[in-house]
Amino acid sequence: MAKAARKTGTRTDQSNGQIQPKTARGEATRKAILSAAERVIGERGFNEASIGHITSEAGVAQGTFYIYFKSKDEVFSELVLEMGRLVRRALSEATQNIENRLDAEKAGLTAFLEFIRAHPDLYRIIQEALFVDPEAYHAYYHTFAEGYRSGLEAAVKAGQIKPGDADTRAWALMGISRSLGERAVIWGDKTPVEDVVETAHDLIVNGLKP
Amino acid sequence: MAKAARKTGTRTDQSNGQIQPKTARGEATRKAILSAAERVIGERGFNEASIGHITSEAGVAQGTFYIYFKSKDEVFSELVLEMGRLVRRALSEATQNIENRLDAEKAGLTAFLEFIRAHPDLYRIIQEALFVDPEAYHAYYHTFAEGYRSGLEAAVKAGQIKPGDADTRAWALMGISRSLGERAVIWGDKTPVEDVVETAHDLIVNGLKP
DNA sequence: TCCGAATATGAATACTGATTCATGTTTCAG
DNA sequence: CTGAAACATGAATCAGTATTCATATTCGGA
Repeated sequence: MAKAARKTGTRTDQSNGQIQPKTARGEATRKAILSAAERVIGERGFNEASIGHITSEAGVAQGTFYIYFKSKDEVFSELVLEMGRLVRRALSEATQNIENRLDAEKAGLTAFLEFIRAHPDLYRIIQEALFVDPEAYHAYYHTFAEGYRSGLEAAVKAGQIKPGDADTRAWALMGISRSLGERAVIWGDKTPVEDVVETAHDLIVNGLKP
Repeated sequence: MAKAARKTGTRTDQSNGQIQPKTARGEATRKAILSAAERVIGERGFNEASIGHITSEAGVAQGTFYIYFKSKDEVFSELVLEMGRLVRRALSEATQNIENRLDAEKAGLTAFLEFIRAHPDLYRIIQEALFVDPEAYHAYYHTFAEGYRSGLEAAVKAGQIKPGDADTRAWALMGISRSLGERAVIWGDKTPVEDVVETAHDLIVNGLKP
């Protein structure tokens, strides 16, 4: 892997490395390929998903793929990045003007579960990133963890939650969301989001103690 | 994938599909290959790990691999199964004669984190099973979830914890362990197991409420 | 209207790596 | 001892598939 083949015809690859279309037609084709890649890779997994599968799903020729992406790895990375952006946006919108941390926790969990049910492919893509693109995987989780951690620290200072190691708590709470998301998306659990959130939120707020 | 090639020379593949060595020498070779596979696949991931890598790590010729395993997929499955057995054993031993659920929770989390720090390769193998061997992945998590669920239900009946949806709680708690395990194994977090457990257990027992 | 840039095509290339196989070597029951 | 079963070898096969490339086609601005 990592052949770093240069060529790129005329289109300039930007500072970020992406190959930018110059026209609306190109833009549309690029989007079609990216979206096809999301579906195909999400379903079959990175290794079983061939460029041929992706381009035929997108309705373009095989070579067209390389007009917009430098390699198979690159589309994948881009999908991971996009997933991160989308989830973060969903979460921040959902918790925007909630002052109390415990309420924000609830709204965040709800938003996360709803998002993930709406984008099951993206969940698998993130998981696979641990193997295909470890850096992107790292960035994805650590970005969340960091935001979570600082939020928890602020809440402790504000007296909204009791003191405790914010980093460990952040990972524990992320784990709850992730696991409940997986139960729904991968295992097809049909428990209504509301009910799941109620149970989980009670656990997070009050613990199991009788 | 799934070529289902038959051949197997003389050795009979048992009902479970495994190819059993007939002599001590064979037994030793088989173990060497399995253990090499664990290291190599754990490090490089399933797709980057070639049969050549595995056999050379094991110190045998490439063809020898196929004396003991029908395919690359098969070693992988076996590793996942073995991982499941090992973790379950570690957990059940750790919680064996602890009557109180909340204490058992703590001992279980400790045992899990210690186990996983001792077998980092196995953690990655389970994760990758979602793509390489979904059935094994399913079995792994659902076996845990089921045990967890029934334990929680019993604890509710015994009045050791407050009532609540046991299945959702089971997945949430598994998520906590998994995430904290990942933080340690994948991200190299050095927080002592004891401290992690203390924070997490307090969260599980008492929640975040001030 | 016309031309160069952009976009599109799909066959050809190139390489990787799982699996097989023909051929030894070792073991052990009788 | 001895021959057949087990075990071991590593070179050859064989298929898949990422990437390239020579060749069209389309489009937007002058």
